[in-house]
Amino acid sequence: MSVHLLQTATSVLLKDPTASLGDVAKAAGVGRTTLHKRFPTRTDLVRAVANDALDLIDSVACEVDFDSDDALEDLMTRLVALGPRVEFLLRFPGLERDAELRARIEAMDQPVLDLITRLQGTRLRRDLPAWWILHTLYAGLFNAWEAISYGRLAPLDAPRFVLTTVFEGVASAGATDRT
Amino acid sequence: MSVHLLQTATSVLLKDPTASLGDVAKAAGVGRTTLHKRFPTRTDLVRAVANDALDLIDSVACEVDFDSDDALEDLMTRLVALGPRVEFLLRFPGLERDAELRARIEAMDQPVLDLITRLQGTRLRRDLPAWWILHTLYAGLFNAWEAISYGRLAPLDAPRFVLTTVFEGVASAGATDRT
DNA sequence: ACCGTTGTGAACATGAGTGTTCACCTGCTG
DNA sequence: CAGCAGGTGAACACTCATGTTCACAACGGT
Repeated sequence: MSVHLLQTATSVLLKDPTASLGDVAKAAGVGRTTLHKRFPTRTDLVRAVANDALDLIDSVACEVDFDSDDALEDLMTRLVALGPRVEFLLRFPGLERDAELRARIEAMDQPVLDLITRLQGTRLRRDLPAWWILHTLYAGLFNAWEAISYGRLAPLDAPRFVLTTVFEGVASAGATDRT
Repeated sequence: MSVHLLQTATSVLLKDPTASLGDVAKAAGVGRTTLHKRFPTRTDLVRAVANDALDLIDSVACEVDFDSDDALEDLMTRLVALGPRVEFLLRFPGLERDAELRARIEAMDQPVLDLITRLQGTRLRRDLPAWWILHTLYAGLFNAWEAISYGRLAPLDAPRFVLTTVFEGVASAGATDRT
């Protein structure tokens, strides 16, 4: 039941970051008092939601073989499927000001950065820094999630959209513009 | 002086979307009363900031020759240079709930969408919808602005980063992965 | 049947942001 | 000099989210 509460909080806070605790409680079908008992302060709730998202990422990240050459594609495909629960991490304002969360996010980024750096020896371009590539991946995920939530993009199309766009770009195959 | 006020408000609200009007006034070096006199309500201020950003976009968009083949590159390069003033439009939460602003943004997107659709006949891939390409462009801008504000990216590098990433992708030239 | 746990609603106090009014000061113009 | 426009700070009332407390109901285990 606590799980459902967190998920509800995620979607409510994602739709309106300024939603009151009363709104969250009502949406979850519980009393505001109950919410306060489980998460004494608003910050606690936000942190719990964020950590829930991070747990979710952890759970898929540990299924990915980071030594594989397809590790990035694999990871991205799995992340796309997670949807709103993780979108929260990229969208919620002021989340980066929580030192504890920031540390966990950075710790989670590190293996991906290492993977990118390694792949820059073979499949990824070397004229862009690894962090830029990482953020480009995130931006692709973000776009997909947003498009899905607006109903513009079919969830099953999302992985293909993200992977082709991020890896190959939006220019048609033959067109090489400015070097 | 009113111009400086809007710019200050932009940066303050961008750094912390929940900043109080008192914070904005203090940052701008004016009294809160003065702020209220110019923008009677908080909504008015936010709308003014957003419209200022839209004016800024208008001013560069009208310098771009949308019939040129390089129109997209030209537009993107100019947009990158605008920085935080426009970043506000993409970052500020709840902005899309203002019908008037949403209409103006859509009206502004339309010619770019048309341009993209036209270029899909030549330089842009046809297997992605125009709106997806548009959002990919925006995501590139967003990444650049964020990286610049964090000091990770030199402003002069930004246009190249955005254009190569968005158009050619992050995969190295030779590597063609999954179709 | 008793009791601890858990959830619930009601009520309250508090603090912050907001919008408004008013008296005062400054600088400029006629 | 008089008057006016624009800016300023102080004070006020109002709203709302928040955090806290309390008494009560439901439920399960002993």
